[in-house]
Amino acid sequence: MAGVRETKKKETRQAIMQAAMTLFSEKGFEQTSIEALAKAAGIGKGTIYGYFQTKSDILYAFCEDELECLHQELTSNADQDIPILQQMVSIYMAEFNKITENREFARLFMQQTAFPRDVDLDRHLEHENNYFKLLFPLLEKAQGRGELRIDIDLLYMTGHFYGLYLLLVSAWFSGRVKTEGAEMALHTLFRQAIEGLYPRPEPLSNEGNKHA
Amino acid sequence: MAGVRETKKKETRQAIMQAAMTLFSEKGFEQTSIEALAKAAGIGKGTIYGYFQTKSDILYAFCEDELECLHQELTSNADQDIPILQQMVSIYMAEFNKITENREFARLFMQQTAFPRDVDLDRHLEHENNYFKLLFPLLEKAQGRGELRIDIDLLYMTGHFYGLYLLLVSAWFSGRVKTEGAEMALHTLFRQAIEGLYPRPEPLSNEGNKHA
DNA sequence: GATAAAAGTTGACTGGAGTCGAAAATAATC
DNA sequence: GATTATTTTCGACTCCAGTCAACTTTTATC
Repeated sequence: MAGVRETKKKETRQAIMQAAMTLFSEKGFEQTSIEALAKAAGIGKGTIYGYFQTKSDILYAFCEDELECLHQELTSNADQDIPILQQMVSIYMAEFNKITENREFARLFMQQTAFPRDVDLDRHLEHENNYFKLLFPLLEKAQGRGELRIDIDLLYMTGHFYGLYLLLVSAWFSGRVKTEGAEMALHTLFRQAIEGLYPRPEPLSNEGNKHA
Repeated sequence: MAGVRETKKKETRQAIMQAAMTLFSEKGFEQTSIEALAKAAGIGKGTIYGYFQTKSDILYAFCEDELECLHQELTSNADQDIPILQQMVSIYMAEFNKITENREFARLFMQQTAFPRDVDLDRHLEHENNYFKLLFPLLEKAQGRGELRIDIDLLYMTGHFYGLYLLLVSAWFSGRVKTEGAEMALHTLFRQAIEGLYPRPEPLSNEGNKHA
């Protein structure tokens, strides 16, 4: 009966995550102790550390899962032929809306994502690569349509958009951007990125540059 | 003899910072306990909490001081008439080089700066405003010279550059950008921002766009 | 300069994150 | 199915950030 362990491991991991989300949401991350968490999951305190390295890791794993889900949806539903500006705004707004559902979660997740600990680098890079797999095809198609320059490395291209997304989230935390204003702000930033900060001799075609 | 207190307060604060920097650098932030820190500073443990709210705060205050210094220098030394691209690269590279001197410090500082706790918002906003006071005049001058669009809010303009700076630091943590390659990467990103991601009918004047 | 009020200092104490070695559960080997 | 090896679980334990009520020093008032 080989495999009892594997089954149990998955069950236990799930139980921890489940209990964590319930308690974290109810009482907050800081206010939930690992001991309480263990009790709620029906296991011993030490066991948790066989599944997660730190308390934050539990939250981080949860957020990662949620975003993974979101990306699946986005990939399948996306219309790859609308203007790239709209596509990018949609993708990052989906992420923004998901992430900002809970301020405390968002903070820990973003801190960890943008400036990861060295121990988490491998996991982090894998996560980033999933991102690229989602974005690269869209950007390439847009390049093919003549919407984006072809002399820019796709890594720099995605980086450019991601950097502006980081800014948006940062501005949300500092209160400069409210949830209601986020989409407009992001749209403005992305349009700026595409049009450039340098004055153009002639205005761009407006295709895809109008905010919905 | 009014003022004994104020003098002492400054001395004590300085003593804490001094001891902190020595110990944090020697043994690392995590490996230095508040108790050891207090001992080194020649005061009681509880006293530290009269000066700083948390352990991280001590480090953060130190970093902020250093950067404040750096900005003073930059402001006085800067040549406001060279191309804006070069100015921006200089300013942010100065910050980058300072910040990345110590990886552990950098991580805590950036996490706190980009995604601050709510308790620290006031201090954070003040810090940001100092930034604006440094950057706005430079950008305005550049607008005057016709190097930047005048139809973009300066807040969005600085935000744009700052977002790309965040990206650079994030990429440095993930190992995608090495210290040696940072300046080139930032230069590329900023040039992209200025030129735009959309293909131009005609190439821009090269003024200020060549990497040194 | 005696007294009262305010500000600052202190270390014993609390609560919780993370460790560790012993014990239990599972798998492998005969 | 008995025995050995390996993996997993466990909670008592350690360590430390942060609190707090008693205490000390400074300032204000007369």
